[in-house]
Amino acid sequence: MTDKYQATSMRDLLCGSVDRTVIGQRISVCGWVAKRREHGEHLAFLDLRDRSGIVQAVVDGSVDVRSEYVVRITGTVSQRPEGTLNDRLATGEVELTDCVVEILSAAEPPPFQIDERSDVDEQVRLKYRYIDVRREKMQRNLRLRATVNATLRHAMERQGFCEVETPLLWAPTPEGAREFVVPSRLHPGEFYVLPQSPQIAKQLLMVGGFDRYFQIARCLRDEDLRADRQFEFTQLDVEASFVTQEDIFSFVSAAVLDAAEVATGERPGEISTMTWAEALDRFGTDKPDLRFAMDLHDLSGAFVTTQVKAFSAPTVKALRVPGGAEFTRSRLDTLTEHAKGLGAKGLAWFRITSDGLDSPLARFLSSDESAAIAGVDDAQLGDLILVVADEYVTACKVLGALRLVIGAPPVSQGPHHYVWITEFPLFEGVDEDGHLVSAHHPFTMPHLDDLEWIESDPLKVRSQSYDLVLNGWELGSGSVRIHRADIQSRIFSALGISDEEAQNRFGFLLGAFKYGAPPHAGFAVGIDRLVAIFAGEDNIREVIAFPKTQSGTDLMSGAPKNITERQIRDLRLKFAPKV
RNA sequence: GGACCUGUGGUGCAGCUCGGAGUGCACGCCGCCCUGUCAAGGCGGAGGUCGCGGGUUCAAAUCCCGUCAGGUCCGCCA
Repeated sequence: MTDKYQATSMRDLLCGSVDRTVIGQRISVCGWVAKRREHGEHLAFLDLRDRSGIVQAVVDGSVDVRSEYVVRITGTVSQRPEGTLNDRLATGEVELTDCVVEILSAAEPPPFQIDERSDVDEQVRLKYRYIDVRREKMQRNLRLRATVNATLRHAMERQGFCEVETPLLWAPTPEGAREFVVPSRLHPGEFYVLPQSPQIAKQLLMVGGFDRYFQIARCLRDEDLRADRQFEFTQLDVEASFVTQEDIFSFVSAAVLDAAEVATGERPGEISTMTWAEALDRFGTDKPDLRFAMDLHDLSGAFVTTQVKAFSAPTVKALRVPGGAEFTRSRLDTLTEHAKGLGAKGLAWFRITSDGLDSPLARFLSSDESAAIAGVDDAQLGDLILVVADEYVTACKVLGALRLVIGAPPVSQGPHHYVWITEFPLFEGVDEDGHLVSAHHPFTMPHLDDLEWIESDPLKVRSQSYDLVLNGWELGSGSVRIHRADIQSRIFSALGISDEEAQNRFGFLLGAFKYGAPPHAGFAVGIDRLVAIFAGEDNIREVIAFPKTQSGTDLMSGAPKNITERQIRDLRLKFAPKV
């Protein structure tokens, strides 16, 4: 149990913990002046703020302190006079009287107000992040993150996992995400890279006999940033030996559900599973948001012999929008543009009215086709049916995206709905050179029932890889790894990676596997995203102390910046002219 | 690499469609008044390269072109 008062040589308790239980005591508190309310020469109220909250001090008006001055106030905790209690303040029953105010640091007025009411542009917040994080919301978010970290760590230790730190300076493995590169001073012309994840390191630890490893690990990827993606992010990285997929689900579920319970006060039920194929078919995505229904429905059967050109496609899928018949024409046009932007040839819409289907296409449909559309998902009067006819995957993905645009509640609303997505395809397609591309990474174990198709029908091969999805966000992914040399070499061969190339890229891992590789599997949970959802934030920057902008700059430090001539010389770098 | 949105005193916004004096609102800041406030109140005041550059025009915050910065998304993220 943490010391409630957090006393130090300079203070006796935190501002927010000054309450009735200490009435009558002479105490000192330290903090920032949140607000000053003057009433003439001999009365003023100071609101003193620290990370725990605010307490009111009654002081002589002659004290010259301004907003954000850092002060130490020594006063007597007193019951507030009748009629002056403030029930909006946790400390509103008491106040400090007979105060002595020591100015520890004067302060200029801050560039923006530190209260929850003012909505400040993120550009300004990021430039003065050290002021921004004084705000209650940022304090809450970053402390929530610390609590989640501690809970995850404790859950892994409880399950017998050993935390091992792995290097930040690692060897390039040109595969997957673009790596950040670090030039070597002692070996000019050669480079380290910062790890995209500790993937290979943790597999080596399995060979090394650490049969339950975890790490709260920083990962770095030099890819474009998004609301849910920064250059550097933090994962609960997990790997275990002599396990199956189900064991991994059990370990990771325990940790994530512990964190959820601590963060939300409520322990979610057991996490359900859904295959990748089902997720795509029902929700048009591999990361379904299950907070709301609106499943996709397949109408292909009703349109096999259609005369309507727009519906002559391998797949015809439909989405029912409850109450959507009142969408305006311009809203429907916007949705149509959105669908086209995602690769659809068009978007057909049908309003369910008392006079039947209302749509520009309605008069072209056969009665069977009309009936199929009107019957989608038990459609009711006032609903809207959206239809996309295309290749299967396109039809699913386009309607899946529209489903989110139309139906998804804000991040901060609705229940937390976790789901494991299983049986991803092993290969996600073919690159320009005609080589297969791994969906996860080349060490992912194929589904044992599908081994026979690796050569004959590789795109049909399912893998033993899996994602954890929360409210439409991919929280993390993992897989059972290949520990058998014969299977690994068939996979490399399917990927068009020669023995020589495999040795060159992953030689030290493959070499290690010769010396006794246990069957193993792992997972990594994105902590930034997890905490963001717990905090009700739709942007991970809100749970990161010092995040970068979308263009990868740090508005506070000015990074990235030039280095000195001396540094350039030491590293023996030279620069190509700008193109 | 691409699409879209935003940029106006310290902060947040309005003004921009239909060009006419840096016009307005709220907060903050500074000064004065005020002995129970807590989004304190009253009076007064300071504070501007309308992101930047170019163009159109008698005249540009406003229209056009370019550019920079921030954001959302597509591509990218094994």
